[in-house]
Amino acid sequence: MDPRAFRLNAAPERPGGEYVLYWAQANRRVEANHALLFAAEAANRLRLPLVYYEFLTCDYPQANDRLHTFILEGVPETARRLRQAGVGHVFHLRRRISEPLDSLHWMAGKAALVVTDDYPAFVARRHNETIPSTLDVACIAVDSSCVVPTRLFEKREWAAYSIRPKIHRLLPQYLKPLPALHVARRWEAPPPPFHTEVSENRVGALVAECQIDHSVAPSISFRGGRLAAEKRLRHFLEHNLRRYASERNEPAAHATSNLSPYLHFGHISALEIALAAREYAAEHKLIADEFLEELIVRRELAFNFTLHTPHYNSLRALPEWARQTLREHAADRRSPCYSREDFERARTHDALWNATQKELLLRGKIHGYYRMYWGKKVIEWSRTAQDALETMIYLHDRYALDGRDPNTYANILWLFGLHDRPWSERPVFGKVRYMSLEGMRRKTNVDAYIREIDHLERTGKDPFCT
DNA sequence: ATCGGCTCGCGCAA
DNA sequence: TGCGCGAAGCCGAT
Repeated sequence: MDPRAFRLNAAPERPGGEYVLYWAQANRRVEANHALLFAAEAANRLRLPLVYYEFLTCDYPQANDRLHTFILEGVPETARRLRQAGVGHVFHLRRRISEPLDSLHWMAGKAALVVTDDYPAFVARRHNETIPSTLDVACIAVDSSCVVPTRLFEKREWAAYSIRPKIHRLLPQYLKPLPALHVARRWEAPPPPFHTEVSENRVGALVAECQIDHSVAPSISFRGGRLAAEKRLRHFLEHNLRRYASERNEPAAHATSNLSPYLHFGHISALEIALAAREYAAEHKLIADEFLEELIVRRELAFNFTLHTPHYNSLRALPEWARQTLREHAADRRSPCYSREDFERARTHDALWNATQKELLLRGKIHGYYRMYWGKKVIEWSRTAQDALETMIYLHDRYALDGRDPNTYANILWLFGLHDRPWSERPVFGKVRYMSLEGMRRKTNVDAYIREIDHLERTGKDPFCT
């Protein structure tokens, strides 16, 4: 059995099914998609056409214009590439909460087999835990997110050092290009009545029709979709890979890939990025090790963490030393102490912190290095650790294009000690690692970053993050 | 500017 | 059983 494939129910394949269904949840792309390829292989074996089905509902937590726009921007290119490959494309935009139609059961009712994404967080995790038992057809989840199939690691890893050698041992086997998508039988039937055709110039109008929170504007910096992802990757390889190791922790230098939004929605895969980085590095005599470490080892440590942790978004998921030290400092005085609204509106005494929060509000992500500072300060200035956690998850759910991801939860809990070690004791944090404004000033150009974010705020344009 | 201590527990060698 | 060392640091001594 394919180590990426995981059976979600005990129902058999449906004899007389009209197609094999791929339900895209977390990996909304045609290229380098293990789950789609798995479904295509099954379709060819059963001599059936293949249908790629995706939906966008309006009732997931914090559904808003920013997230909807990014997802919808990806749909037209997906549709084009599927049409070219002879694969059916069905997109259901559920505009109103009251809309009763259950398009998934409608689609699954005619399918010989349902294949979906194995994804350990947010709504996809809940879907995969609850929906397959309500289907009367075999349902299989396939991991297309990780380079090394995440279920090969059967227990929760302690830290990066414990999973790193295991991943490196398996990379020769898995860091390889995938075959092209090929279906023997083309999909010819008309789309079902609930299908919505999306064109680039209709995205805004469709978003406006949805019963979602219209108060969070789309990102001023990131446009969704495959073409935007490919452009970002190209730009990263040509301009940033060579300086990634030395400048990745200097936010004003813009040496990072900015691919996390596309990775989160699956518009591009870690496998494709890793292969492209390795190839570019070989051609140009560069070292891509530091980038691949973050892209593969740390990202897949986060997947390992969420997969093996029932409460992956809770302080209960922390190692015992961290839980205990936070308990011991629960009554420490917080000064200053801010509310969720203070944080959300970037109203603190700290100009760097406010700039990081404004970056989240405007761009929809925070530079990885400053995101640590952002989070450490939310802990320092919140009434309790639990409040801090809830504030950070809320802000990521609502504003971050790379939120709701295994990386998000692992990164947020890292701020409380996950995958880290104890350090010398101090107020509020106990033995959890502390970060200071002085440290940021010492190591990064804080003023250049503040000026940059100020420019974004004044102009609503982002000439820096290209 | 640079260095060591802080402090826990996993993973592995012995 | 003992030892080395870890996802991004801080602080005080030199």
